[in-house]
Amino acid sequence: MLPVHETQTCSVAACAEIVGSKWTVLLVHDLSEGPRRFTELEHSCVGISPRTLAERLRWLESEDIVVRRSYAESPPRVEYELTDKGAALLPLVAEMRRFGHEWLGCGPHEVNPPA
Amino acid sequence: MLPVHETQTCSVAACAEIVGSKWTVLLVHDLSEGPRRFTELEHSCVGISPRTLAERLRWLESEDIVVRRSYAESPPRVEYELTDKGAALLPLVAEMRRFGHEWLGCGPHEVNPPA
DNA sequence: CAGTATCCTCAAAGATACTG
DNA sequence: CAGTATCTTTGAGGATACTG
Repeated sequence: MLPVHETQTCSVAACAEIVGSKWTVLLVHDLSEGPRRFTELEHSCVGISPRTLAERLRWLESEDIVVRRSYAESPPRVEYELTDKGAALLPLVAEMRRFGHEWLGCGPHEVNPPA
Repeated sequence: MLPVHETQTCSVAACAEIVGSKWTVLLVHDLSEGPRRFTELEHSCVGISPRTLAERLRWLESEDIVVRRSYAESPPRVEYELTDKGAALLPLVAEMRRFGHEWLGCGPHEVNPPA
């Protein structure tokens, strides 16, 4: 993550901060299909540690990209969902996917492979 | 930069690697208007060190995103230019700009901010 | 001009263990 | 289940000085 004054030098750089950190874009894509729970995200982001996932989610929440909804049930349930701002990132993700597919030699369906 | 095996897990993640490192997107955008020389890039990327700029350019070259053209003149002249693959990143940059402009509160004309 | 060569900092991210 | 608490690594990126 860049220091705040750096992020504000231009809209592209600011957006790069969101898009650049390792898991954010994957999380946004994951959440594009609906609310997800902590453990679901943990499983779809193979290799992420709970510490990192929690930190990323907290950061995404602070950026108003996801909302955290906590239900006081037993067992406890927490769900994360994209905000409008988060959903506005989806065309960008799609564009990244397109570029990756077209120029980086990896197909477009790796994130959520059909079971 | 992610280790290679990580970059291949999915097209989005692979693209994130390009788009995520601090200066690449700025450089690509800079080069979108035509070939640029080392010093020109150094000046437009305010704050970048020659070490980092050289490294970034070498990396972009290795990724076939830019071409380096060296002219054996005196004084020496080197120009960097986008490849087709590099140019294919421009819609992505545009999309980042759009998002940044619309949601991150920094305009698309930072070079000439409204007085 | 177009870079290298060194050295250094700092924060992102991982591993592991534990908890309300 | 949904995290927190520590500790550690690692490497991107910066500062500065120098060169073909």
